[in-house]
Amino acid sequence: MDSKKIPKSAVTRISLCLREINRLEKEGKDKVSSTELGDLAGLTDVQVRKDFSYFGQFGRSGAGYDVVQLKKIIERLLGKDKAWEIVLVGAGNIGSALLRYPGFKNQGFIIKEVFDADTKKIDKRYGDVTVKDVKGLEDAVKSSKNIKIAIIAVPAESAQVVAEQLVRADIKCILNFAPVLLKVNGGVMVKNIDLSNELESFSFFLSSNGNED
Amino acid sequence: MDSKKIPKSAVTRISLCLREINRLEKEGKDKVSSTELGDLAGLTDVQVRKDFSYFGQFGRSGAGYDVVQLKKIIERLLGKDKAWEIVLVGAGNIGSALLRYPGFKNQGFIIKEVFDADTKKIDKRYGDVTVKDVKGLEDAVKSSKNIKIAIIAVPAESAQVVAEQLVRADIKCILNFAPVLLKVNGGVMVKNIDLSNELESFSFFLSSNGNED
DNA sequence: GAGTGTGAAGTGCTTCACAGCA
DNA sequence: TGCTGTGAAGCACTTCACACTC
Repeated sequence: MDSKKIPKSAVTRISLCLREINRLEKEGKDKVSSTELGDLAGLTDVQVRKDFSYFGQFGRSGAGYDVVQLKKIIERLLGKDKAWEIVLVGAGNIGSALLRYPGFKNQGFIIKEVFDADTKKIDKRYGDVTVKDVKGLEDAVKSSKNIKIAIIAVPAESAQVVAEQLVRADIKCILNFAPVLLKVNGGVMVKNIDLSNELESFSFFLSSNGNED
Repeated sequence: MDSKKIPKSAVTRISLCLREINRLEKEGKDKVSSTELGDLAGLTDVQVRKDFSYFGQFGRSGAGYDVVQLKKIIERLLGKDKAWEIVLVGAGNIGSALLRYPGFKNQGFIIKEVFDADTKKIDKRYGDVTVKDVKGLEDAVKSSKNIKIAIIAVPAESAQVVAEQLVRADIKCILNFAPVLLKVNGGVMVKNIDLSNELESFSFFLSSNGNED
């Protein structure tokens, strides 16, 4: 209810831990220490323990963590004890790749509705879903009370308009692939995936640190 | 040569600024202040000035920044005064979306080589490039001296092996789409794009802050 | 002994406040 | 006056050091 002083990055790290815990569970491992889990997730042992400590005490001194139990705790923590429905806007290059990507459904994220403006894409089927005309976006999302997460995979020019429709339809989280700053009100969480931006970090790194040890 | 105390995030922010400067240039604007640029890029005026200040003094007191000049400075800074060649490993969902995405080439990032293990994908053409058998990956990248950046878009199980081949072939930067921790030596820069991870931040946010003002 | 949980110290990034320049 | 550039202060996150538990 009341979140004291939790670094934003703690959630990302815990999410990485969950990924590794799932692997451990599949391998049939039943106990894990913070050091082991950290090695798997690319974190230090202290980071693992500290991040967990923001949410409670999950371990047993001297013995580490119970894999199955830890998995359940973290899943509940991250809200993964239920499935989440997603609306995808844009069924172009990236959008259709996301539709075909099985990882989402496996992780409990279900693309429930897809919209596009291009008549050539409308009515196309991807598994269980059919691409609809973006004109119906706002109404469809409004009436489907469960959808709180949206993915924007439209060209930069259309992204802001789409974002505004989504916000009006009560979307609370937007994963944005368009290379543009979305202006939305404070209650909405936006995460940007900007590949050119990532690559520019590389070109900077390569240009400046050309010869570092 | 010697980089003092530059926050890692400064490069990302400057990259965002460049995106907006390009827009301003297209619109024919010739001057811009840190406040304006910040508004466009989603930053504060101080952030903009501070980030620039790590690299020099680009502005004119009282008058702001010259758009064309600033663009050139930042492009050189980020190493965008030349084109960068990229090797893509994996021509599946995500890989083929990246191949069709025009944004990279526009930004000076050119996918020069593509590899896959699937015989059904090998020999497929995407624009100028043809998918090759991943067996030839290491040799091809080694002999092509210009490629320092790689994108991994293969299943999680294969990603580590591919990464090791890339590192042996002298790749210095890896953009990794596989949901797995790549273990590479310190000189190699890895950036991970993990969509499930991003979505889990959303589900956490929605589960905990369900009712916040 | 092995490993957790955490206050306290340390570090690095951000923001403030203002000097300086056109 | 309008805006840049930056040392200094403030803040948030990370790491350390160790008390504590099984």
